[in-house]
Amino acid sequence: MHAYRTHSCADLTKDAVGDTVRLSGWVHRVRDHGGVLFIDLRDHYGMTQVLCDPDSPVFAEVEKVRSEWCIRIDGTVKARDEGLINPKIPTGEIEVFIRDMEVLGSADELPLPVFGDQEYPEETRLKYRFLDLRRESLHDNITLRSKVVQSIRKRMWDIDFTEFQTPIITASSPEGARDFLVPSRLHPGKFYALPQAPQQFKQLIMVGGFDKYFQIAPCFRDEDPRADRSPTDFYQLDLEMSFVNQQDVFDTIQPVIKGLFEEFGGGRKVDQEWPLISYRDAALWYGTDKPDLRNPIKMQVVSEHFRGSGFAIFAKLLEQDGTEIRAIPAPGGGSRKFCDRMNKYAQEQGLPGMGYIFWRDQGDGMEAAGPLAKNIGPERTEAIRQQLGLGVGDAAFFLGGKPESFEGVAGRARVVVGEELGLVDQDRFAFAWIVDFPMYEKDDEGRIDFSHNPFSMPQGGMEALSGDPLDVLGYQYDLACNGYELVSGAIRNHKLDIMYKAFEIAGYGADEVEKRFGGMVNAFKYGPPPHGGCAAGIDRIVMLLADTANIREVIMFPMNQRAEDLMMNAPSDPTGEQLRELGLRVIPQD
RNA sequence: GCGGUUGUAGCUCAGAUGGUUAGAGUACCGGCCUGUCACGCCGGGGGUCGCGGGUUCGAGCCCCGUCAACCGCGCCA
Repeated sequence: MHAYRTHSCADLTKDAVGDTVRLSGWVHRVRDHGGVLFIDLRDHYGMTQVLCDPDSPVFAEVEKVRSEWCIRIDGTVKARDEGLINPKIPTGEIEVFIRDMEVLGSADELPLPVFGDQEYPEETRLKYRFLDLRRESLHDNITLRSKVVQSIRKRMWDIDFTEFQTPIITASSPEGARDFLVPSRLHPGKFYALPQAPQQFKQLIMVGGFDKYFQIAPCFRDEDPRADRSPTDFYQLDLEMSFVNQQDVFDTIQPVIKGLFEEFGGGRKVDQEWPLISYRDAALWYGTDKPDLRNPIKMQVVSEHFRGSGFAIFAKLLEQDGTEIRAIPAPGGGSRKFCDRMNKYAQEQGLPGMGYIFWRDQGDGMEAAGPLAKNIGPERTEAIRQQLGLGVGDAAFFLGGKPESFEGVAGRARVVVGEELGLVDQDRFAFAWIVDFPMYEKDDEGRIDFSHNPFSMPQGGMEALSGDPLDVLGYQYDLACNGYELVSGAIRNHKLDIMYKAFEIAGYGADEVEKRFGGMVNAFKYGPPPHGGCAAGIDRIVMLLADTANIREVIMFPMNQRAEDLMMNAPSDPTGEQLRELGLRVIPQD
């Protein structure tokens, strides 16, 4: 007999009644009735009830086991009587009478119960991640992740992509984020960097004559985390193709993503139409470049209704260049209570407030209420109502200023309004390609800089770069799903002259380009093919499929909010010997 | 770096307005129990109320500071 098991804890059925079997697993739950004692024995596959009474030679030892001990038992499979069948588990028709038992690993009092689905503080969960991983929901999430990755590989192989691995210890490849640096022992004072993405490598793979590449690639970025953003490292489905335009990339990746969501989405609706929305429109309509299209609210410009109106704040504002008034329609939000709550929300987000109008039934007809309506008068109020297509029981919120100053808050307010009014279909995956990203933006000091990564081909090529940089759009695109950015990509700039010009506009000389991207620049001198691709966030895809808002729920061993690994105790102090070898000295902090 | 929320038993939480010995469930230890599947019943141990200072006759509760966790902003595809 095998040292540990003849069956898993999910294997046994009525067919095995009478057999002598050996099972190993964890003690999920003990029910000790004195004369008879039940244990739910659990492993990765399932659960089997094993039992013991004084007829068993090991009864005394079995009485001592506690939750989460790892044990091996030998026993006889018994059919359960009709009334004792447990329909909740697949092995519920049988049980195993224990004749021998071995403790493989005992357990201290648990800091984190495995049984049950109670919520626990993340600090505890992260420190005892190995226990948390035994719990059903996290165990299922991580298993789902494996299945998703398996399915991704199969789907990519099926459309003739080839998978390659690219270096982890490599050169700094500035893409905007902060690098993780790795000191070089052989070259004291010099540093490797962990790749923020295999960006340059995959472009070099195209120059290397491979056509369709993909990789489940780890990416490293030294930035602060968010609920949907892991600090330190995360995984992407990275892909690149030669001789393609933007639509070719969409046509390639869209069926893969759609297929994944249909396969693992648990029956939730998957939108078949994925609209293309320009970055500019997304900012106006949704206040973000990763809109949640399950929320039907679309913002609109309503400046003209306020220009020269009796609402002095907006009327004055509009006298300044580049200002706008935008409205967030809120169908069904027509109550003072709701409007006040949203106004308070805007104030908490750092705005002076959010004006509103709501329409209510006043017996003999509709009445527009709220301070704004009184200030601008009935004609303007009615014109606004008609533009927004609202009626009795609806409301609208108004924000004004330079769009970049309030767009973000407006977008968040749109989300809150949609959620509070129950306008968001929770059982749906809504996708949209966000396209036509601007190549450049002004930074805080008013200088022109790349707004995304600098490797994208500008629309219009060299010619476009001779006009106003802020008008230049790139063949750069994102895929948004339910308010998350799932995919990001571009048609790359493979023409050296355009690349030098693009960098020049952002203030980087040719020498700088050669210094920072020398490898790629050199490669582009030798017949680079036109190419493009994208990268899809694996963690975020699994997060959506697992229906969780926290990325740590789908990562096996995540960091905490301060980029610490509480289980492994990282980061930690190096030894003096390590520092000496690397030629490093640590400067004490304050 | 900034803002918000939270911090009480191993774990999850309750502790109106400041008031006597800080509670419950669960876990743990002991006892009883031969059909449970969140088994049940009886008993027990377990607390620097995150930490420091202050106000007060008296602080888990009020004030100031500080630390930590999470969420958000900045940052970041």
